[in-house]
Amino acid sequence: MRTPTDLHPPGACTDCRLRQTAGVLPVSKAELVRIQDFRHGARTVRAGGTVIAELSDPRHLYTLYAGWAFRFKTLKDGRRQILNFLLPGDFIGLQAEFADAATHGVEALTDVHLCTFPKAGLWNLFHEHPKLGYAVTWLCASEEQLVDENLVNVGQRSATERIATLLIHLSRRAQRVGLTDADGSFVFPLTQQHIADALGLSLVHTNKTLRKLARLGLHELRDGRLRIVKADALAQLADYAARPLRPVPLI
Amino acid sequence: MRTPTDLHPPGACTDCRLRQTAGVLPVSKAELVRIQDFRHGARTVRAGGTVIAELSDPRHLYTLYAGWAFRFKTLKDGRRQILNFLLPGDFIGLQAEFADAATHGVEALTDVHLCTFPKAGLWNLFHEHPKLGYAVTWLCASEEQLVDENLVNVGQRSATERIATLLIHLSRRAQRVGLTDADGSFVFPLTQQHIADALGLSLVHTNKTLRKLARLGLHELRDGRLRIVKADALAQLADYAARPLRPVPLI
DNA sequence: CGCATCGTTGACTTGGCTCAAAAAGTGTGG
DNA sequence: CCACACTTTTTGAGCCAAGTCAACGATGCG
Repeated sequence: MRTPTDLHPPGACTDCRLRQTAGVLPVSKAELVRIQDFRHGARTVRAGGTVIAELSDPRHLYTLYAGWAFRFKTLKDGRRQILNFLLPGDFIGLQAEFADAATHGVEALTDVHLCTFPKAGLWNLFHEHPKLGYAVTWLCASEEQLVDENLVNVGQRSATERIATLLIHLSRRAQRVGLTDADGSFVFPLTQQHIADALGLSLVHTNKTLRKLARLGLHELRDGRLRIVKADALAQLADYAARPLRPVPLI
Repeated sequence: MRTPTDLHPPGACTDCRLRQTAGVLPVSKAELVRIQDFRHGARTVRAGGTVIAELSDPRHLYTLYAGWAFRFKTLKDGRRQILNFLLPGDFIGLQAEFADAATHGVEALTDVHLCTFPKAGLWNLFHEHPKLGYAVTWLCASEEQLVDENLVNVGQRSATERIATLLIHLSRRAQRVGLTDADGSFVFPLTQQHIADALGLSLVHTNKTLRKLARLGLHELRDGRLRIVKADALAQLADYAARPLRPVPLI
């Protein structure tokens, strides 16, 4: 059991828990100071709460420090598409920086702790520490890759394949940021409605497909935790190419 | 009729035809020199040819100077998803810069003329001219927005809505870079197979849906040119929010 | 206990897919 | 100019994966 203090960003970036995980690129002392300087404060959003409202003009950028969230777009008639899920270390709010208003919303799946950065400071960051600007671009390109993958998933794969892909993918991302237990299980905060909205499926069909996979013993979803039981079978089902995850920069 | 020389990038970036169009942000003289310096040469790819092969490790970045192209991903069994279409001014190859290998391919729809930049020079660009690095990030974020929109389209909308959205969207993008005639028509190089692959529809259903829209008099597609006839009706069909297109940077 | 959210299941319908084949371009070489 | 091969567009017929509608359990909270 984690103590609550684990989840709040520390005052000093040098104490950042995320930076101690394996998948994060090391930064120089000077860069770390600059990041700390760019940082504005912290913010907490309750599960289900709004991090960035659709169509708003947010004043902040964020790094997700702890918890899960997702980016989404809503149509006039209420249909909602989840674009991608956000895990600790992900940078939030870049698109909005380059558009008049947020073209998508961001919502917390669990209680979420964020480091906040003033939007106006981004250009300065690029100016004074181009390397960190480069890192921001990197993060942006990575996020685009997530969306690319989700698009292939939704556009080309069957319901079964889509769900298999999503489960594997989230499991790998969770593992990367150290959210998984020894047995490979991890807290899985999505409802079936979230899965449906991310994959372009109806709620009912999502449920039936999930049950089918569970009956086949490919995964277990109990007490809000997911455990991938037969990773290889799932991967085969999904035509999932397990590319090694590269270390990423962290702002 | 354009003369062929129009289509080839000029030797000097100061003569760049694209930079004279309305939708492009102005740059300082120094920046233009820096861009020229970053530029490595030019390249032409025939219609149907490969700009970047899937899984390859491309050595170049590109700006699309003239012609149409698209980004795509292919599954093992041959299913293909078109991620987004590329029009003049679009920057190509960023994702590959931050991954081991190109996670997607880029193919020319028409004959295509590209400005080439050495991949290795990108970091220098950020370093020496942070403003241009900022512009690159901007372009990256814009492309992500394109993919976001396509994902909403594919995930949530019906076939009719998807096609209506695509037609309007491409028409607006074409207009922005000055590809449309006085009557609003423009060269439309996509086959129905391309549309199908972009929207996650079968070829047959794509054809039937297109015919339906044409019979309703919403658009005309003849001699390889598209003309949107009833833009408002199409937009309503698609729940298309016509956000004004902002000026973009050009590298 | 009552209300709300989430998961589960069955019955029925349908939008979009597959198969098949013809018609209409497009380009090439003789 | 025609013959031929190839690609692209069209159309019809039948089917199925996934959607809709409806209902019921389970769980949790004030």
